[in-house]
Amino acid sequence: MDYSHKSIEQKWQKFWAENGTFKTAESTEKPKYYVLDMFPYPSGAGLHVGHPLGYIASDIFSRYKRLKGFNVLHPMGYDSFGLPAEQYAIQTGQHPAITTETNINRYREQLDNIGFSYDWSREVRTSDPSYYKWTQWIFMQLFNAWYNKETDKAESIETLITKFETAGSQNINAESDEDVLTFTAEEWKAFSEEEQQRELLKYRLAYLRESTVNWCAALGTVLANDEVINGVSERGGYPVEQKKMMQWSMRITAYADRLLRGLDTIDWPEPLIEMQRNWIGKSVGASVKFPVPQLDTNIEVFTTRVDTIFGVSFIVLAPEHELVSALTTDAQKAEIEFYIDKTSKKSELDRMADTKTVSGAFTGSYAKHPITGEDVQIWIADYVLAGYGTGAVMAVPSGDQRDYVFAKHFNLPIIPISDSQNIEEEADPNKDGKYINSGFINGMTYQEAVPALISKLEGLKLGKAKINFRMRDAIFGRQRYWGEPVPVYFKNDLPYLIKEEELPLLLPEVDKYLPTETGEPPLGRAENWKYQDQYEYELSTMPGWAGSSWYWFRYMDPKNAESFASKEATSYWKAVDLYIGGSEHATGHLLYSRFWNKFLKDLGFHNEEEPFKKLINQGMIQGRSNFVYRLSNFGTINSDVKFNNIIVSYNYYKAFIDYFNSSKLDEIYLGQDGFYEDINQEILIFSLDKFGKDLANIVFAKDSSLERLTLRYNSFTPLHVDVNIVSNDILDTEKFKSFRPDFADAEFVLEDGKYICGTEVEKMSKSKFNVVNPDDIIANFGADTLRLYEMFLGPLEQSKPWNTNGIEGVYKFLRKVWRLFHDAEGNFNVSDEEPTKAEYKALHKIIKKVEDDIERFSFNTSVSAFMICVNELTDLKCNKRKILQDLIIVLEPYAPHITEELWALLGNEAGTISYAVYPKFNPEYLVESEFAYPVSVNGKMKMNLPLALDLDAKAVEEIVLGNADVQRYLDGKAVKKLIFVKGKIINIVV
RNA sequence: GCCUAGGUGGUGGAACUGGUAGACACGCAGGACUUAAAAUCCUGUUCCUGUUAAAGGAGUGCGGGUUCGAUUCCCGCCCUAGGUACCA
Repeated sequence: MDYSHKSIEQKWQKFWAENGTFKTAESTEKPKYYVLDMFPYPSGAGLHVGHPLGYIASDIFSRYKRLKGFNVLHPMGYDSFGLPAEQYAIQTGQHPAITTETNINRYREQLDNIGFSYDWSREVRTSDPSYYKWTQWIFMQLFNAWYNKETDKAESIETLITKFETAGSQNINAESDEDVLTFTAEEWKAFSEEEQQRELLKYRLAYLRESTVNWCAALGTVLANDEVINGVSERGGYPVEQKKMMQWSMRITAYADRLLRGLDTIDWPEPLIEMQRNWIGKSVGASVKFPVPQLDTNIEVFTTRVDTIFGVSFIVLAPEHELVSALTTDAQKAEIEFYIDKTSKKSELDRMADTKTVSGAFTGSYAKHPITGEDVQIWIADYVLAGYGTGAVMAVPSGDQRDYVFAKHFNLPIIPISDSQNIEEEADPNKDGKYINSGFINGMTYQEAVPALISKLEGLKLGKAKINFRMRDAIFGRQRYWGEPVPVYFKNDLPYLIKEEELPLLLPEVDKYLPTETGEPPLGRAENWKYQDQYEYELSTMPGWAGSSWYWFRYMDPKNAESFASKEATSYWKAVDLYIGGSEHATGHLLYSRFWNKFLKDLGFHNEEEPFKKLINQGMIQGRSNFVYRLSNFGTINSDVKFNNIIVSYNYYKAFIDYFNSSKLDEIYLGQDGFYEDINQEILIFSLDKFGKDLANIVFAKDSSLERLTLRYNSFTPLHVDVNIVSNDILDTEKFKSFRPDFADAEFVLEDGKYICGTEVEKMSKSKFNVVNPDDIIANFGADTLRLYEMFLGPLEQSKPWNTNGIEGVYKFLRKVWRLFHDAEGNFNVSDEEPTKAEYKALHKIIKKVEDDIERFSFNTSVSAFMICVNELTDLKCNKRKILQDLIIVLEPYAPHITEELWALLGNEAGTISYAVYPKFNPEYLVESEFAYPVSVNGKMKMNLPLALDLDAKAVEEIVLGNADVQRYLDGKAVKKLIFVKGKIINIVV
């Protein structure tokens, strides 16, 4: 019987599903291992070959870990709230739940075809009420919590209330809004309920506040900073404007430092850690106050270089700074207003792009230097950002390049502050020298000056050490329908949680999925949707990242109705051991998930500080488009002749283009014999000879009265051609005619009888006809081939274009595996004889290799090693059970269907190969007496020495000299030096 | 600009801590089997010089360096991809 991937794969996929082969339970006998994929948003387009790349890798890893005796949790689900289903609903009126359900079913079918070992009994869907009940519940916990900096963790809001009741607001060290009140215990108790709630809201981790948001009118919603790319929405590319709105926010900044420190404890790709680090953006420095006596206030600045304070020659405020108008003198008023007006008209994009022009305006006012008391000019300029630090900086032109440029431009003083500075051309921020012109720190080093200054400023009550973060609190509301409702109602404009037993707060039905006439979110359309028929519910829904910020917990205990996951489940499965997904989630999902994980830990629901111990980013699979080149834009003498359906092979096209590029001609002419440079058909172009003749044959056969054709650089138009009718870049011309019926009578100018297509790497998209569907590959070659080939394509973490060219090689390999178990007639034929040494060697090489490769996620090299191994066994005509059985266990993670079939043919119980024991590597089989390795002599010549010399360095000298081969080679020369590496002779110096 | 990763045949890529560069696969060329096709198998395939061959030379983006020996380590530069953007 031949290898029939179709029947084998269907048979085993059915078997696994019916027998629950991959159902996982908590087990005390085996160590646990949790392998997680980033769950997909089920889009209408279905999966293309790029999607399963990471899933295949994680499946290989899961299956490998099972063979290694681990109890593996490997689940899958759907991040099923999201915009596309809602957009579709707006257009068609179909409920997003229906669209989502349809798409999920399609995804499931496609995933099943690939033979993943998911435990589908643990599937989760974020849009399922039994799931989002717990998303809402977590929101409630966040609302009911504050961050105590004293204990460095989140606590129940009750502990804060107790503190307020006993000692008022003093001694509270909390993460909060900036405008918190100061009050005593008595004052607190005297507050009205409303006042108390208003105050508590400033401390809650989920809180409401007026904030400037990225409002996208086209999408009718608010976007997070990371959903806005270059001023337009990430999804759809619509313009985004700044708008003030009451918004739910998450106090993720409370966790900034823990999020940063945690990065050192996890095994993630360096670029990703770096991205999170930059995103959090911690800078250590000082906050310094510059008194402004005339207004009886201070200007607070943040600096990372408090040591340069004596170099301050002016202060710069952001144009939006609140003190600007008060500081502006009458004389400067016109100038300042003009400047503010000018910068406010600049879009965010312009302000970003234009970093060269120096601009700013003097307010006319002065502040006092906190230490010297001297007058310091106050300026405004748009290089200072209102959103970072305090929106004001102390300018030190000698130490900061931007300040330097600004000072030069406006002719402000530049004060050198260090004896090692060179400020002739530009600012010099070095910290190496001793200070000059710096009052009491003159002569000190950087290390001495900083603490001295901090304590001085603290003594003056004009400054203190401070740490600043770039990260902002995350906005947690969308004016959308298809998301989790926020379990909140409003009484006197203040938010209150609904009762826990009333969860889930179900998404109500609406007549349309659009905002209401009054501009409320779609939920405003829900009729009679009121808490206890009295109070308005919150009308915004949660953002896309809500449901994905805790889903790995739900897989641990997916059916639990009492909690999001039981303590037993979380303490058994702990954290995710291996997480595979794309790097595009670096500052979104991966950051929010870490935040919620830490929060839930603080409340005691589990014990893991970090959710994902090891993370791998799989690369993107790009599309590889194919092109054909159609003759167009040409001239004829009699203009009624048309040749719009002649299509030339790629290399002709390329030669043609190259010719134009090198010859710099505007036109060339096609005559009966080929291409000519001149209109009189005298100078024949030999480099395009064959092409010209082939093309002429077709053209002049169509119209013999024609004298010549005039062709220009753009005379051939590239057309996208469906990659599915192209194989190894050779076009199936018959299929092309049905692909483009408008070219049914097309004629092809072939090279060597073939039509070769041009190629280009582009994004995979329908319009470029370069989408490759895994189902098609599976139909032709099978799931095992797809799995192996996706791995074979290159390193997992690298982005690469999809290219089906090499898939034959992998398919051939699987057939060779099949043939090892079958004789020439196709009958199953495995012998019980004892294998030879060579056979054991081939086997043990692959056992070791695959083990090493999988542990370091180098799946592509394993596939090559499998090919070598099977070629060796084929050459040895090996059909020994002892070899083949171990071989298929090692291969099982990569190609589970064929191995499962062969496993059963060997007489093992059906469906048990996944839980077989990974064969033990025995190094003895790899040792061979004839093994030799190269050495060089005087670093140049090369020769092979027998393994007999592969000994401990001390013993070698004698043996070398006594070795016949070496003696013959060295021909009596005296050996001066022997160089050893790892006990082997590498070089002999004579 | 800054941060990170990378640059190896016609192509995808291999070489794991410095030790025969180009494994494996695709493609290509030639051959075997076959009436033929498919399938399968065998041989060759980095480039240059050389009539085949023997042999020699060059060679991992470019220029230097360390080393007996560098795709691998160091310095400078060029290019590509991803991230980030006046962060005080």
